[in-house]
Amino acid sequence: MCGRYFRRSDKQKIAEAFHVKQVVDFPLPPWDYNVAPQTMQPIIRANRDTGERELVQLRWGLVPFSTKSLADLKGKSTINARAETITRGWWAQPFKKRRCLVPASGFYEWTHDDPKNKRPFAFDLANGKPMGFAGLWDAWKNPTDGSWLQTYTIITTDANELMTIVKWNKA
DNA sequence: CCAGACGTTGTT
DNA sequence: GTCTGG
DNA sequence: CCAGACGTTGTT
DNA sequence: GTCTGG
Repeated sequence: MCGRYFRRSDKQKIAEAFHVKQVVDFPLPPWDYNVAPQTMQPIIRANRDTGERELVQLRWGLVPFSTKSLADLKGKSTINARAETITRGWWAQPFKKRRCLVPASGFYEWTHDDPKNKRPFAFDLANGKPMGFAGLWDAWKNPTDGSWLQTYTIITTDANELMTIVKWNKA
């Protein structure tokens, strides 16, 4: 679940909906109907110093702190973490100390019945309100150049009654 | 998650 | 960092 | 003990 | 088939 999602709220609306105290200055389109892994996206986390909620930009696809080389992640996917496993392994540290909220309006799922005819379906909250995926984030220092990379993952769980197939409003 | 690329030599 | 397999 | 992995989805 | 970029 959740390899791609969409966002209808701008920074202002996100800040209001999630009671954000500090909004970092980065450009953000008022909507994005194709939020893809490996791109920079807004997330909400506790500020390191004040503990207050801040809206910042991180890259989707968690690179664990202990990663020695990005090549180690080749062939693995860290865009999602199962709720059942986040207390162990790579996720343990982020789960303890680095949780976040990922503002969104809904997400996509694809049918694979016919491989030649993949079809996307969109889901959002039945009440149409902004939603926040539960997420984890981490910071990784690139040993090559010493730069820091901050990333996040979205926690997945079973299908439930909160989500419904999107009824797109016409104009 | 999907879509699209996936190579080399040697030239300007 | 932490867990598993050997 | 050390070495090496550490993931997800969805399909068969 | 598998990897990368978005």
